Amino acid sequence: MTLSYSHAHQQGSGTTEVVAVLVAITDHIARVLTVDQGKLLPNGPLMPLHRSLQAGVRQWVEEQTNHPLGYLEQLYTFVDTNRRNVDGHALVYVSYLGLVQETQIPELQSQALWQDWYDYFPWENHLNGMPNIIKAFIVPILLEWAATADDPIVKQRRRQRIGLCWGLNDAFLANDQHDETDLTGDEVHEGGKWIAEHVLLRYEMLYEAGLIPEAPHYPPSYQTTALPADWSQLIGVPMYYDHRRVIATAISRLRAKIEYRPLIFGLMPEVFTLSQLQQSVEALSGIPLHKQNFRRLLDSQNLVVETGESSTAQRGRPAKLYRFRHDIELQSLLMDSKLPKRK
Amino acid sequence: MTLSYSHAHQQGSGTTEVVAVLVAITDHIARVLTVDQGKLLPNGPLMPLHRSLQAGVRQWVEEQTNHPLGYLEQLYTFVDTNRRNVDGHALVYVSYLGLVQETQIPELQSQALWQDWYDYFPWENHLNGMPNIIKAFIVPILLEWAATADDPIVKQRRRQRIGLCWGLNDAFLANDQHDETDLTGDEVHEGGKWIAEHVLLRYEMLYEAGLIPEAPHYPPSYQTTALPADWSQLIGVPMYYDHRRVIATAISRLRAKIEYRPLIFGLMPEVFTLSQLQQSVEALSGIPLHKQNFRRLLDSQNLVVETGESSTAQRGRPAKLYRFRHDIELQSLLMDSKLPKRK
DNA sequence: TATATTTATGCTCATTTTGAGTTTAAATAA
DNA sequence: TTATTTAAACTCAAAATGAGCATAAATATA
Repeated sequence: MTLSYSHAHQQGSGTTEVVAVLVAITDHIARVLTVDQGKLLPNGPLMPLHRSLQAGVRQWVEEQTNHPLGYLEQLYTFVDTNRRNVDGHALVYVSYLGLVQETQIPELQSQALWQDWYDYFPWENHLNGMPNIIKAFIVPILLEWAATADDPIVKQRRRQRIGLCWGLNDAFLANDQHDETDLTGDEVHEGGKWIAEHVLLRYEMLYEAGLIPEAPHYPPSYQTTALPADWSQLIGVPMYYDHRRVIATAISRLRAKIEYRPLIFGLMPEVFTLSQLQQSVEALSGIPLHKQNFRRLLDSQNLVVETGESSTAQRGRPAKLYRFRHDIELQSLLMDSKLPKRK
Repeated sequence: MTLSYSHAHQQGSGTTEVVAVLVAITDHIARVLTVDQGKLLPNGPLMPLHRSLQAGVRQWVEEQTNHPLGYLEQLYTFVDTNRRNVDGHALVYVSYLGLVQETQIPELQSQALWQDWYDYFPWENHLNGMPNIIKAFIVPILLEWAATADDPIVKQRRRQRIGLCWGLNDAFLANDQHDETDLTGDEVHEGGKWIAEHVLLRYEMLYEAGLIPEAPHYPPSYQTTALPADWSQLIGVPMYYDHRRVIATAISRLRAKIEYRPLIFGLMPEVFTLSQLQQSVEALSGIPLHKQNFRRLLDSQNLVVETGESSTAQRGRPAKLYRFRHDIELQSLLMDSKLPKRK
């Protein structure tokens, strides 16, 4: 039995589905498990035999990935009024975030695919500085969108939201010249600060402005200059229904929670170096971290212990190997335990 | 038309309900709106005419309270396999947290009642120090519960969980004498620290140990000494279904979020003194705050402005009146803005 | 009226946390 | 042998935090 897709199975009397965002890190890249050529998240109907929502998610997902899930947490519940059952009740779907260990990724069903999550959100990867698309296209177009508001208060608030969401200072917003040619790699973070966990706010702003293919107002008509021909490439891979929003919700939650809970546990192999650990956190947050401070925070929290071994590094000094302290798993779920700020 | 209760209306083809935890602060006491003599939260079925979950909540709640809701956020989605529709599908209920301004509380429907939320969670109010029930009964009984575990690792982890959940140091847990008579008001916080937002973890531990009347294993049989005769009084007012757990979820969310988002906005009247503001935050968090640091943090964030007026205080120096800056509502929703730590 | 009490508010100070370096060590590549 | 790369220890200034003292302006009471 293979995983059913909501668009493929007949709506019966049930009105509830579960949708899973499974995250794994391979080759230092954060990935989500998709089906249907990357256009859908794994999902399935909640059935009378399921004793809980978690049980429903685990059943559908384990059928799909052939191995048990570790960490699983509820994200958000959506209603899709476009999909209704025979009695006219709208479809309710409950989304979950699941973490999968890199080493435990088994053979997948043919239609399942691990996708780089930045394929869906190109503007969220700041590991090599702020992507050009933000200042070259996104913010200028959003400012035009803000200008279409009739109410001057709404207009001002939109401009403010843009600055806060996209980490820009007021000077940039006031300036009408948004030429990308004068941007060097170093000064792109000028002014305001990029807040990694605001993934969902940024996605919803793009959606509201009609810049996302899934949005009902896409493509927008308010810009003075036309969108580039390859806009649908630049703005990331679209998905069916609101599944891209579900991923945005998952990334937001993960980026926010990793700041104060060691969720990274669930994504690492048994043994790892501190650099690998840092790279995994960076893959999630999308911003580079300060190595020394990362380590200081780590050992102030006593989360890991040396194995005594060293890694056979490709180059450079060999790194000590570590593993998580399994005796404090429960404690770590309870205690606040922060990870360091950006570099 | 009055609000329907899930236990009162016939389950038809729908399987989705909404449940609301409405919070208001009156007389410096945090309260939740209940129906059915305080045994239920307001709730109602999601109907085909509802265009979203929020719309469903707003419709049911506004019908109930006769006035529009302000802030509303989704909490968590539960499944109740004991309640099923005609086709055997389990009931799914989506819970919401809503904030109501003190001054806007209108006449209520007869069956609706604002209840002090600590009536349901007596152990959560630490405004006058840690309640005696914790060290006198809760922790000793929980330690007996931990001892019933066969696996020594499980036993050790339970003891650890108890210490972390209830803010106790290891010494207390190791000590077998848990006599409440040697506790003075000042030294009750000894050792570990009480983490206000762990409301749900504490409730779930009590539930797991069978100490909550709603739990299937209540009353527990493992204790060496019998529960006091008035235990069901001491452990708080029970509710139907899992509605007490829903309130615990709401308090957890509110206490956690108020640390970095100015949600208190939604609970205050138009004009207030800084002491009133502090008392409101304390009512939510259940712990006293340091007045001077509370104010330092407030004005470092520029959340409020003086009105120019002063309050006619009962006694003492009159306090300046303030109001929230309405021009930064959106910013405040985006920006991290913390409130101060405990006294 | 004088004094104690209460509440509000401004200010200080030591400690901790944070952000951002520099320096030294141990391996490989050329 | 020398340059390059990665690891890891250490330093330092700035900011945030926790806790207290001092002063101001009202009311309650002797």
